[in-house]
Amino acid sequence: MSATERGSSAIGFEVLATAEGEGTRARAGRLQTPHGIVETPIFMPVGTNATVKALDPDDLREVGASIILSNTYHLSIRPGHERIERLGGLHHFMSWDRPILTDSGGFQVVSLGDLRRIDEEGVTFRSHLDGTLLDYTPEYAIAIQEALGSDIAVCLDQPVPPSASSRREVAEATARTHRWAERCLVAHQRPDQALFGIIQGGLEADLRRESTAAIAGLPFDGICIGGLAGDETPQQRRAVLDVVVPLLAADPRPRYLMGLGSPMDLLDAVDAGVDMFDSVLPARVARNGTLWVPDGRLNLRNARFLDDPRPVQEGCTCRLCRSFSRAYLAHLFRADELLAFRLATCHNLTFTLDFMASIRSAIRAGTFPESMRTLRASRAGTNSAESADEGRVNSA
RNA sequence: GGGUAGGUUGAGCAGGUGGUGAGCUCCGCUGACUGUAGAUCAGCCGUCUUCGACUGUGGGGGUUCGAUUCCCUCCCUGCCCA
Repeated sequence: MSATERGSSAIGFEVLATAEGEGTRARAGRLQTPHGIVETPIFMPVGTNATVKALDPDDLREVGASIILSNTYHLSIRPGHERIERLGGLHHFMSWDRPILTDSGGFQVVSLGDLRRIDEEGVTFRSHLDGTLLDYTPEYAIAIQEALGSDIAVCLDQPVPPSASSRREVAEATARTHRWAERCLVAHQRPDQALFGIIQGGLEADLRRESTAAIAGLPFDGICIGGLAGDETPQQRRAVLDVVVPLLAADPRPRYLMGLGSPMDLLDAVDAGVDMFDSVLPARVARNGTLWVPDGRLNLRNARFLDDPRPVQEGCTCRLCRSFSRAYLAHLFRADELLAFRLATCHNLTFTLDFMASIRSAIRAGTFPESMRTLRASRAGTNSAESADEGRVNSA
């Protein structure tokens, strides 16, 4: 099979509603996968090592996760994708029966920094665990993902940190990403698994256009927009999305913006027309003591919470807010108690997934840009909450 | 009572046998975190008018140009012997 022809798709995607409004391309849809239906726009919690850190599958269902992301690179070196395959595949291994998307290891090309070398054939990693040399190719990345049995596999790509790279470096990495994308398509065979291609191109509009055309021209099941989880400004991100998404306007496939997950990033990108997201941010930030609330965020390690009897977020239905006070969570963090990680992660993921749910209903109800104005003004998840919140306490 | 080892910034320590002790780890305070080498990392953590300055090695006294260091004395703590 060549890179330009493919059999029937493992997934289906339909757009159910499009926001009516000036300057918005927001849409709500439904993604059908071998392990169930995903309503979009959706946020995928990240479970790198076949676990969303600190949570079990029951917790995940409770916070409302309908699909999670797991990681090709990490699972291939530990415990090994062959082992997972022998043990019944990733879903069975981790006891998660809803959809899984596996990232290709492309991001580790960036995140592992000096532990890797890139050439046309692929990437040579030095294992972050024991230093072993690992030859990673597009074909191998696909083989791993097929062994894992995720619902959606992703091409191996070569992201480059936009702000730290020359135009030439970005252009080369992008062109290589396109060649690797074709190799992934040729290698991919599993009929019950979808394959997404990845657009790169840094912050350069013309490179992004070129990359969008190249990737959208191939028979992928979905289109990823990569390379934007770095240190660009929100304006730069929006500019890239406003270049890429209009070129996909007539394209029936889902659009997935890789690696962004702050509430404002999500809102902006949905507005720009993106359907799928993943990010480590809400979970990592939770483990480090920062809890997202509609007014902003609370750092539960701050001394002011030690005597605060209120829940983290009034009205939140998560495991944390249902039963525990800010004072209790603040205590758990100080005492280095493991429960802090679970409760905080449950809250931030509940917050994020509830946020996405409210975006979906706004789009479906035809009130999208307007009904989100409050949220936009509230700066959810940003650092402005402290003062507002504190003011209320003092005046009480 | 005798002997002995000690008393260093919230805690625990390092160092210092005459030439400016603010060094470490906890604790504490604050910030960061975006396709997870992250239950991590960074800054602050004696005082002040903070790119600097001042004070500080149990108390008091002595020797000295100069003492945390040497001498005397007192207080406190651990251990050993009576």
